[in-house]
Amino acid sequence: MRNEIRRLREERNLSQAALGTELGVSRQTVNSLETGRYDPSLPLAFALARFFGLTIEEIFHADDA
Amino acid sequence: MRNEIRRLREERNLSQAALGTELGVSRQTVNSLETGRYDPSLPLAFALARFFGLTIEEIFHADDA
DNA sequence: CTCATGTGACAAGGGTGCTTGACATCCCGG
DNA sequence: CCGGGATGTCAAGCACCCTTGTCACATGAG
Repeated sequence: MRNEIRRLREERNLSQAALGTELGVSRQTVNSLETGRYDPSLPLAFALARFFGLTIEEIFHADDA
Repeated sequence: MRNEIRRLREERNLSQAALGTELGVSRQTVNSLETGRYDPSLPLAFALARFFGLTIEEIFHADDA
């Protein structure tokens, strides 16, 4: 699962910590999502989509499957 | 997170076990999603959307947040 | 009745998502 | 030089996702 979180965050001039605050998660969680350590839960994916005003499909892309 | 999995599955006349096979998960996982025991991971949500030919947003609905 | 199918639920275990706390590096401002 | 914001990463801990295996119950076919 690739994602566009870093690009979308930087477009809005937010730090990882600031985005975490907006989403209600820690800065380490934002960093982990951006660096591909793991995928977000479905509720967090919805929170990201709502925050950026996009669909989940516009933010996340299945690598293969 | 409410979801439309049961309705979509029954429209296609599939058992929980058969849907599980299609998605690559166990029948207990399908049952747990339908009965609201927990939300799927993001990859499984994508698998469901792809299988049903819908977007994640059409299958899952945030209760509130 | 007997058997298969479909569903609901539980337990234990492994892997993942998310937390706080900490340490290191880099870059920029003073 | 020194301090602070921003990022990357690790460790420990808790909760959740998903597994296999199991038990129970309902229904319909033979």
